[in-house]
Amino acid sequence: MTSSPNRPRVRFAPSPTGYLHVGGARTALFNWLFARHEGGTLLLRIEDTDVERNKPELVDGILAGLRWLGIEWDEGPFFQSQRLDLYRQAAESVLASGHAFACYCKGSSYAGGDHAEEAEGDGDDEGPKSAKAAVCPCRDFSDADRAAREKEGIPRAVRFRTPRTGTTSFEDAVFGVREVQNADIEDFVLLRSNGLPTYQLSVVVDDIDMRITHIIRGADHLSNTPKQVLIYRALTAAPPIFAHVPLILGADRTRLSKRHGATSVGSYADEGFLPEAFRNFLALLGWSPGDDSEYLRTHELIERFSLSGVSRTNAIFDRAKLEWFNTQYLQKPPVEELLPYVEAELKRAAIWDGSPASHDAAWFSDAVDLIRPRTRLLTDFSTWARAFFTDDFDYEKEAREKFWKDERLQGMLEKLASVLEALPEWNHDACDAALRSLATAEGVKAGLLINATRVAIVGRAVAPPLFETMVVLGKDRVVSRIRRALPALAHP
RNA sequence: GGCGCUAUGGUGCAACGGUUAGCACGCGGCCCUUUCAAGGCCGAAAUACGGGUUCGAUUCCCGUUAGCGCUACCA
Repeated sequence: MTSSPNRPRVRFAPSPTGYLHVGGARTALFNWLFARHEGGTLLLRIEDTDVERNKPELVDGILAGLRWLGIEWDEGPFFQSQRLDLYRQAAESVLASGHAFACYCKGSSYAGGDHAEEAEGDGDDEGPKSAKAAVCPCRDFSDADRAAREKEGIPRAVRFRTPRTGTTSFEDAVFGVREVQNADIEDFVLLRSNGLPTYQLSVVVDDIDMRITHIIRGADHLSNTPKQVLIYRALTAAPPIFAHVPLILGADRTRLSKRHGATSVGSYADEGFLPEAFRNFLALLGWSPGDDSEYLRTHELIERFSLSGVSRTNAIFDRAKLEWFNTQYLQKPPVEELLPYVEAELKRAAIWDGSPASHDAAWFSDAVDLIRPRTRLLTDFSTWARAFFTDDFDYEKEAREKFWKDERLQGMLEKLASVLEALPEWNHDACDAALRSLATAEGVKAGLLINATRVAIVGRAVAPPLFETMVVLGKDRVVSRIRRALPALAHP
């Protein structure tokens, strides 16, 4: 838990105004990969200073999303709502040093006024259509001006006294050195008139207090970073290294939102995506290892992650590619890694009662291994592959129409059941030989029987190869299922 | 409106002054075949536009355009 002095300390700082969305998840992932790669520390901080939009109950969902993703934090979660004194003290300190001033403008928090318009409406020496950022008129108030307003009981906010001249610069690990004109930065609020800090203040105070060394966050914060650098200076603290990562957009190139369908991490968990597949996909959205590698298991992601590989262009979330990654993780890793996920899925679908005794471990592994080459989502195990785990399944309409057309099938499958039942050995080749010789005797192609039988024993047209399926299902089940299908065969 | 960032096939990334502009997803075709996948092979598909700089620009500079971000007493 305690990190050595020069180990990086990073943080993921979501705001509980919504669920954990893919953009936030990607930011969290980059922070986590960076921390693990560098042997550093990841902290979790909940930025809940907006009392109106903040929904405490959402915090659990965010934590659950991170856990599902396999992102573990080393410290926290810390809640900004429990550290308000710290921010007030900082605001007073900045006020005392002259880097901030008391503002008595009408704030939207209690009146709906617009500060910027008010400042412009004065039409002062700045020129008619000034391109410069708004300068608050309160910044030049005399002691008497302030005293008068205090006496009137006008709520006081604290604004930063942004320099009118000069520039502010900082270094960004992905965007390089940034420099902005101070004249383009408005006199932004540090402490609201209700005593709560704004994001700009609390984020800086906390990052200083928590000794954060690298701030890895969405590029939507790039434009506000100069303000934060100004606060660091006012607080006589050295700014950390910034690393802004490009945003993730929807297919229409606008910011990802509910309109784009599933955007919460939880919905992907529910749909049957594997966390590692999701991580692999997300990691490659805005980051590249530098070569053509695509399938990168998590330990490889950690080994290869570097801020220098982060791109500067916004990326579009491509669900098709996510699905491809999921198939990779469903099919490539050792089957043992998949078993817990399949068990959870079967349990969720009420196909498996969860008792260890209800299915033999070796058999279960074989079944999963046979099914997985055809899966795209974890839920496939409880949908089309259902018949592997329960006798309670039905015959898919399309399958019946496609493979049960021939009216001779009923008689042939009746014979097949008997032949199979009489088999002394139950294995792939024996089943294969039995079925093929029956086909020959009946004068039909083996495919006719194979396809019809597949539908009879698993209810689906799309399923694993027949003889492997027979072996996994076992003789008793295969024979009884064929016989059970006989009546239905007459009425495809 | 102002300020800023970005710009390689439909999508995600490579190429960080010199390549027939590479890989992956997706798409089309072929092979394999016991349905369907997987897999293998092949194919279509890109440097936004205009100026520079340079022997040489995807790459460096400027402009245009477009997209995105910020411009809140949201984060």
